[in-house]
Amino acid sequence: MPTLEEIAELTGVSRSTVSRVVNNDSRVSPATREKVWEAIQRKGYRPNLHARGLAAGRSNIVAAVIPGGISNILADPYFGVLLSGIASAADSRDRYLLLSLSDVDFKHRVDELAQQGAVDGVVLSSSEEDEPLTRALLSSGTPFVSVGRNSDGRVSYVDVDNRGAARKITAHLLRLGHRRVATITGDPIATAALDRLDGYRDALEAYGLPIREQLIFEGDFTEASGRVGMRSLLEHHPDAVFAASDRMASGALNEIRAGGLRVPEDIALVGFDDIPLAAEMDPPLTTVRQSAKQMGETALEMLLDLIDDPSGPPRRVVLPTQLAVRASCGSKLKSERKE
Amino acid sequence: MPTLEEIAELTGVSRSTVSRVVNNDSRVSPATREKVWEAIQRKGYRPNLHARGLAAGRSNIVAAVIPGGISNILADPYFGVLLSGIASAADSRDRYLLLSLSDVDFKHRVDELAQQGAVDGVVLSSSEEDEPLTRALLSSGTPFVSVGRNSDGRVSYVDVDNRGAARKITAHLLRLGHRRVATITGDPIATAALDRLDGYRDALEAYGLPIREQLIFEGDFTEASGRVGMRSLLEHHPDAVFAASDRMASGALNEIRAGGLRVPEDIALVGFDDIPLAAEMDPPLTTVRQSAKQMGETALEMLLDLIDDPSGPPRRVVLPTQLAVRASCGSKLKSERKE
DNA sequence: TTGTACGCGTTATCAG
DNA sequence: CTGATAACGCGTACAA
Repeated sequence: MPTLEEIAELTGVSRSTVSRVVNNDSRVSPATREKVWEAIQRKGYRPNLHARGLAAGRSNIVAAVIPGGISNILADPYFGVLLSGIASAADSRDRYLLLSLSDVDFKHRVDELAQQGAVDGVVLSSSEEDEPLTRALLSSGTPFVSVGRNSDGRVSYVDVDNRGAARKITAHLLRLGHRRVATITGDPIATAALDRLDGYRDALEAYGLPIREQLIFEGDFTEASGRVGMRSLLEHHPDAVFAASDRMASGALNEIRAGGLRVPEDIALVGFDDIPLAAEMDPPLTTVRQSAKQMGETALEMLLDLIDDPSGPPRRVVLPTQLAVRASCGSKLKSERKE
Repeated sequence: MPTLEEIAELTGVSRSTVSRVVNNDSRVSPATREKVWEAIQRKGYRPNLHARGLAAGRSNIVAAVIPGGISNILADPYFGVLLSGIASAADSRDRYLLLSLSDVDFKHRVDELAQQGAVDGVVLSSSEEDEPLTRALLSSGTPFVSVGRNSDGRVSYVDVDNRGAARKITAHLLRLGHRRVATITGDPIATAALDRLDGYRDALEAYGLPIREQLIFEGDFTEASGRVGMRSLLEHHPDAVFAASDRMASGALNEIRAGGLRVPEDIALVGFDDIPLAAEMDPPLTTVRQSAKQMGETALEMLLDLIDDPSGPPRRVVLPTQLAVRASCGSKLKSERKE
């Protein structure tokens, strides 16, 4: 594959000029620009990633970092979709994406990447509040954006309004007349889980209802924990359940059935995420629609902005959610066409 | 962050010596090796990725490439798990992973990566038989491993025995006495889909049964196509259905229910993949267990071998599958504990 | 507007 | 066993 030098010889100009053309430097005459471009196209020249990284200190590589017991976590469609959002945005902005999933020596590897200048920035899908990674990234000065709220005032993040959405969907259950509304929470290590629980509490309080600890089960977002949680909850006879993830809702549904009860007649059930499965469940699951893809895209765009201009205050973006009202909550107020 | 030079000064040796220590070159005395290591540890030195890539022509970066309408495809847990396999293997072998998901200008970007020497090799999760990417990679000489069988004799791949597994699970239905066994296939653009269909045919032929075209519906692996396919199939009164993916099986199940029929009493149902959902379905789904994670790991290991020694014949690895017999096929022959 | 010259951090070759 | 020194391919002051 050709190098700058070869293109230069070929067109009778210097390396610098070719470099300028490649980088869209304004200081080059239309005539030579034209000529050089032609040669570049013809020879299929592409600048070498490493050479560029070395010389300019920028590599056009950004890293996506997803910590946590990966093995299981990637089975969640959420992360796949999030990743596809990040990837497609990176692609359309002409950046390469470096993926970090492992746990071994995680912190070490990440700031190795950062400090070396191997990557220009990092999208961190951190689900944990107290993330050593965050501190490492912060102190290394590497531009990064967190997917999911972070309480540290210095970090830029994109998130959805978990609390507000949880409040809304819980309020929806209350509006339908349910009074013993239980919840199965996500892993409390995740900010999103805590926020959704807060939203649940908000709704109950707004209706003047007591918060009953027996009606709150601490899950971890997985289907299995939904089942276990529901089994435990059934002893306290809830008339509705807000599961903090669709996967947990699915597990809960099975358990309700196993107990000989019906959804929504005996127990109303709602979830969170609107994964593809939700609309396919029987009955279709009422849930909160959030776009992981859009989160990924947004995070990447924010990161590129941050890289361009690292100064200024941290950016925070909160993406909207929608209530997807289906049959599982027993509502007749709205309906939704299956897509 | 320190450079080679700084470590050299610090220990009173030359860059070359430090470089040798870093790269485990044998030609360095134990004494200096010791001394240099100490300094490296103390200063937290890490070799610069780009400099190394430039000088050595190897970057320790491998690319994972997943073509196809990503947006939807990544919602399939299969790819997430596959990716986690690739990623964790890359990590434990101390390689970085570059992720390519987009479709725009795909071929262009990939061989840009390859030809530049930006990456040392590529893991290609190609689901398409006639992949321009394959040809591009082949002609560029970039080491690569395909996840999924490839008919081109020159390409190394890892796959599972789709045909054999499909034959086994179909035969299982036959053994249980079903005679009108239908199938919903995957997207025929995927080799795996074709292989599974062949396996289905094999089983029927082994039982001396005719292949009825009305009992074959061409799906595309998605839940939606499972639903649509089942709706169409119901008109021909199958007594059993082999869906080429668990997601399609899930869709089919809903449709069977919607038709007022029961699984397995009226129609036996089996799938393929053993995604987490399978064991949670009601009834639990009989399916073929394949380990996407292991495929990913294996692919990466093969790739590293190939990079080390690009000569020699292509490597092919076929991973085993297991039948996971649950309730959806009505079998009482075996049982399986839910994990 | 264009060219020159230097440096980015490593690896590799070649002397010593 | 160790140390100069030349690439690797590109960006970028600086000069012209």
